Amino acid sequence: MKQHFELDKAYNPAKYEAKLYQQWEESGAFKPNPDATKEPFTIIMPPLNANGDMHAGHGMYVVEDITARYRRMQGHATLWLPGTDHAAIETQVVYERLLAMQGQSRFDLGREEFSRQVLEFTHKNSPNIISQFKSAGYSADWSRLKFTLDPDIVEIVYATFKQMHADGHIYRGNRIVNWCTNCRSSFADIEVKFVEREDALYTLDYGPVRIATTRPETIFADAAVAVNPKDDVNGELVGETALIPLIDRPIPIIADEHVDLHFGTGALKVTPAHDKNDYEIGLRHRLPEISIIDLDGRMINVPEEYAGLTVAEARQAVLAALDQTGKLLETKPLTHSVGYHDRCGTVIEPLITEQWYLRMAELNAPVIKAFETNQITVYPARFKKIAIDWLNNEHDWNISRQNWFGIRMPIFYKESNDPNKDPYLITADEAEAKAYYGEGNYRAETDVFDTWFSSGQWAYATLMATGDFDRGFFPTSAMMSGRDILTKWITRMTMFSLYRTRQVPFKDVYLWGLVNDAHGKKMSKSKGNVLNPLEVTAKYGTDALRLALTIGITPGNDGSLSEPKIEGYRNFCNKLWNVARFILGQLPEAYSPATPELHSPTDRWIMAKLATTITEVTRALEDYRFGDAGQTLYSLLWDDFADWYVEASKISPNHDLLIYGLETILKLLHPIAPFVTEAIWSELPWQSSQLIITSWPSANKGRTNGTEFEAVRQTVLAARALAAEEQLSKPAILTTDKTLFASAELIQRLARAGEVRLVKQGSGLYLGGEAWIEAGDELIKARQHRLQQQRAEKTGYLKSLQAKLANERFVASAPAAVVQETRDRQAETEALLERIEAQLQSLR
RNA sequence: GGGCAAUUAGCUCAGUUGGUUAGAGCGCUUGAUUCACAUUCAAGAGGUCACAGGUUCGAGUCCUGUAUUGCCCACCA
Repeated sequence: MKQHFELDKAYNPAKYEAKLYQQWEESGAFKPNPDATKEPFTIIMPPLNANGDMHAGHGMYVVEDITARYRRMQGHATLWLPGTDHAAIETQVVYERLLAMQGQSRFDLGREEFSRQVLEFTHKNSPNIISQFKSAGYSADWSRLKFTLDPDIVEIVYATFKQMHADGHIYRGNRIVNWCTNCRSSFADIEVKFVEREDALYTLDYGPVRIATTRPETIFADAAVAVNPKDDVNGELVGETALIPLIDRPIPIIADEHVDLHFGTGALKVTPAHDKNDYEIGLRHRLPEISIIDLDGRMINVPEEYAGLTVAEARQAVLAALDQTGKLLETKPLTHSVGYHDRCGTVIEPLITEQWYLRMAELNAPVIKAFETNQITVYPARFKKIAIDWLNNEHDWNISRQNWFGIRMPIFYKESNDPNKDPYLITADEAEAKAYYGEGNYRAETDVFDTWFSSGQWAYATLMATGDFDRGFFPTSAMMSGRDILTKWITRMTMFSLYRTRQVPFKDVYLWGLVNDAHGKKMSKSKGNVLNPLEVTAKYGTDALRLALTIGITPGNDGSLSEPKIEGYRNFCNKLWNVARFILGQLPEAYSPATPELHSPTDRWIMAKLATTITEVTRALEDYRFGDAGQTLYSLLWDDFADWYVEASKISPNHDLLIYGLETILKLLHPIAPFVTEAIWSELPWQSSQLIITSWPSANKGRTNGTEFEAVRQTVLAARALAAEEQLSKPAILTTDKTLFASAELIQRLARAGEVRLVKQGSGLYLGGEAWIEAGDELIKARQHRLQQQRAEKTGYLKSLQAKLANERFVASAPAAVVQETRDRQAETEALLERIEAQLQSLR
């Protein structure tokens, strides 16, 4: 006998995944279809760290793939545009660690050579994460891959900078910044991570006043002592002069609201050049800004014995001297937060440097409006408020960095004394600078842009670079990312886009949360609870991971991932595989499918289920409720299609409908589980094209009534339960209902009954509806307590229904449908109680 | 200090505008079968929906407060 379908006994992902992905990509399926009938649908992928590895969090990109695949099947010209990120300081830190292992630092190489090497390193690494993303099945158009340092991207970034400068949005300022002495660069507040630390709070003698500080080494930079004007004790000292110990420099005692009456001594030493709040106080009181820490974190402008010491060394030395001179009055422990650079872990040193700033208030105004007026819809909606709050409070943005790896700012500075020349020139073209200033009279800026300044332009820069911007792919349809970059990226992309294109960059924003471990705890290397996506997909298949990250995870909330969970979805994929294997094995030789006809109650039932599912899944995907879509399909395949329809079909198979059901499920499930669905599809001999490009099913044809089979199902369920409880083998089922009896063979098989008989009057153990299980008095008596239990339960329920209906206010104010439903349930329960009562009577 | 989440079965989580007797997966118990699938099938146990008030005919769902956990922002001399 010839086996015309030869599917493996179990689904073997490894056999198909790489091959299918290659087929998809080579066939051009990931490119926007030029013949698409619907308008373009665009998703820009948040750029991947070119030097990174795929981690569990990247698994959440699956929602972008689901959306892209769904829109593609819907007939939209779909573009999912991928990109890689040079990840500026992050990469620089990584590379410097590599250099350090060879006993080198970036200073040994120099700026040019170092940047060249890091770029080379990045180009060498980037294929790694791309291939990992491909193995996840992500259907991005890799032919359009953009890199954040691509010349065409940089050109666009430069143009924006120049235009913003011309429009007066950019200025240069000498202000206090977050300085990393290790990276030798300034950083934004957002890049500073505060960590609680145990330190000491020292009380120092400042002459007439005592101050408390954690940073005694900065006393040389003090410009004043501040007290709260409401301070009864210290307040009287305002106007007097305090004396800095060790150097005996007199400084004024001033009043400022910022000072906390109850902290320390109630008096604050004000160090404008090395503390953010002190800087603000300094501005309010026009205090001098005395810098005593240089860009390397060493002491300058201090007495000789401290000069050149590191901050930590200076602290100890100053403390010793203070102690010796009796100026150190008290030392007590203090837990407070200290800012660290989030990339390299060095303590942030606030100090004053010259940087470039972007004036945010004006630029953000249209962004706030765009969110407020729902030009951008945020999923979930609560993040809209967070974005608006952030935008309302954003300070001017320091966009210059002193890292070496990044996009150099296109500025040249005047090096001559020519009063007719501007102090700087904005251009990327050195020839222009030379022409303007003359040979030798200018110097190039060495600062680079904050990486968010360039990646903030990603949404349009990528599309402009690929030429898709003018082909209708902008504004993009959806921006989907982790919620952690809502403020630093999504709001800024919106700002840049509104500035440069006068359009919002995307219509929808979808945010996902963290992927946590099996117990909802954050994954971290130190906890050892990290799940490597590449390892688990090798073990269980990519679709299993995708399903695990789709079902049971809700927008914006953290989800948990564990191997047992993934294993469960591996089983689901295998279930689908075996359903297909079984159906295909049933088909006659040279079968080709025709439009299915509905022959039986079972056919009508599954048809109705399929129609409902198509509607529900479509609606869920439209609303970005991926979990609901997945859950619905999981249940349809396993609980309805496999457990009932396929089982029922073993009596008399309706091949066309089995195939229609299978194909419909494959289509609906394809966006979430692309591999197993395409693998099965590829085994269907009558299908010549790929599943990825078939059209999304429509529910129009399936409006049928499934109630007839539903009665069969209820009977079977009741019979199984009873048989299991009483350990009945092949019981006889009796029915008075001819319609039900028409499905006798089916009931017999599904309920594993010995026989199904049509009777005039029911007897035995009641199953509900018009069905009984034949039973002798002994068994019935044995179940008497169960009946009584059931009677009590149902009586209670009936009472609650009756009470509800007796309540005039319920009947008056509840919707008619709800009232009617309650009435129906009351009638049903009454009927059921009658049966139970009758059965109990018969036992007397 | 300000804000946002979460709190539902042993575990991890759903629960769409308030409306059946609150669901799923895993785990557990019992049973089955080797005929698509033991990565299987069937049955079952298991929840006063964190707590206290309130609104409503009706609350897991809305309001107020409390507690616990997590996250974000600001501050911390």
